[in-house]
Amino acid sequence: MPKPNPSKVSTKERLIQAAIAVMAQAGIGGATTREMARVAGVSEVTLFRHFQNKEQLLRSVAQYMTRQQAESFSRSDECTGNLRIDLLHYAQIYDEMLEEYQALVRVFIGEAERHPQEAQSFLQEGVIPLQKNLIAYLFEHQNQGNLPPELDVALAVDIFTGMILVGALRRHIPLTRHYSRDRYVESCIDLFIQGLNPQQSLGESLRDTQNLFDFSSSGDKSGDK
Amino acid sequence: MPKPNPSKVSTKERLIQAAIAVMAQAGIGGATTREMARVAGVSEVTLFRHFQNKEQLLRSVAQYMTRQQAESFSRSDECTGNLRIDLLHYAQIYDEMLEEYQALVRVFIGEAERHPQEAQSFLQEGVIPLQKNLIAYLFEHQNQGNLPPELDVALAVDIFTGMILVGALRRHIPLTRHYSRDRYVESCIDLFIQGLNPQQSLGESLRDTQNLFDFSSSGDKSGDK
DNA sequence: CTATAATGTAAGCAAGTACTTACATGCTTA
DNA sequence: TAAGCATGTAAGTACTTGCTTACATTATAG
Repeated sequence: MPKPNPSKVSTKERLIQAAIAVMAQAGIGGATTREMARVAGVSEVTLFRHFQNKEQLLRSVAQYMTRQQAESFSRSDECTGNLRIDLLHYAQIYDEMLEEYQALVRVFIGEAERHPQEAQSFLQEGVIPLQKNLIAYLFEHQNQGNLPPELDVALAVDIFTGMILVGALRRHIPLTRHYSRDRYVESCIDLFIQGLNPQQSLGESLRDTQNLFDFSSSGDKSGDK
Repeated sequence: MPKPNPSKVSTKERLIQAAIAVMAQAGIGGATTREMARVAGVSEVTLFRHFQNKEQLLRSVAQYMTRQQAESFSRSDECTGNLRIDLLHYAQIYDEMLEEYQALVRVFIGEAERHPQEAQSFLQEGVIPLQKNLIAYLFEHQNQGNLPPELDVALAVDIFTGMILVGALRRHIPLTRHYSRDRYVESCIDLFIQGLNPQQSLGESLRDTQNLFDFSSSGDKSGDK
């Protein structure tokens, strides 16, 4: 390697990290090449020597984040078999990640439609595999009889991850909230787990309108909706 | 009125509506005064005759949206007393509003921290009163014994509205989802209502960790967390 | 008819943007 | 030492942005 590397991190990587920092503060459109280069501690020309243009830098950022995210999740994939403990574990890791990248997550949500390329690749390679994991996990519990067989697991997972997501986003909106971060997450787990199990005495008032559950695949397929 | 008013809507209002449309597509930062004027069908100079600068136009937009939103909700505040029906009604109106303004909601989420003034005023005057309504409604049910007395209603409402919100946001991310909009909303209601009622046979595995519920105000206040 | 108010047109300015070109400097390897 | 590579500096181009100035047009009210 004939590259004079003053610090440990390569210039390219420092530029990507700087881009993340600047984008988180100024948004994708607001992040200027000048500022990103300044934060990285290099000249603007160097930025354009490493990346053909701003767009390509953004793509590299998305890839970088995707890699980071995948790593942090793969490092902690313990499963106890206890639904509540495992869900809580998952939710906490997910929440921590959202917390760390909250500014960027915001930006991606806000500008997803304007940058479909990057946003979609980030979603496709970053968050979807994680959701798939969770779906598989719940599916297994379902097979073992711990969850009702008619449960629409994919839908449930969407709702579940959504609860965690908004919680993390809301946390950075300056409004008086009287509950802690931990309590929110645990409340989601409680609500979720309990909401999944219809086999209790409430009965008739709910029974005929359970959309979380797919009764069409197990018997009655008449249109009661 | 010495104002020559060709169409019914005033130029000021047309400018605001145009600003909404353009911002939804290009974001706050990306919405240029030239484009907003063009969409409104007036010259750029006229825009600056009506609004001192771009920032003031944005503030007017936030106020406008807040008014619109409040109106649409006040027009339909029927309450049947049936928890499920009323929640569904609320969720559907909320979801429709999110659907209509989804691009702008996105933008506000994405750029909230960069435009704290507008975003916060929109939240403070727009969405919070609605949440307060829902909290009051659930509180009443709680007083009537339809909901457990230890339930933290405010937290529950945050989770509830969050579920609807992400559902609406997700809908515009191009991924294969196999459930309909209605089914998602109804599933949220089901999960929510069922998750709120802990009085079933499951018992011990959940009981000691119910964070949705505030046991400290009714007896045991030891720190089990 | 005339004054006034709302708008349009044309032109432009100062600042900032992404991105480029040309040339110089220093480090590392051979 | 010499070659090659990553970087820096300086300057600049072409374009966009928010916003302004000066002047002309139109329609309505009195």
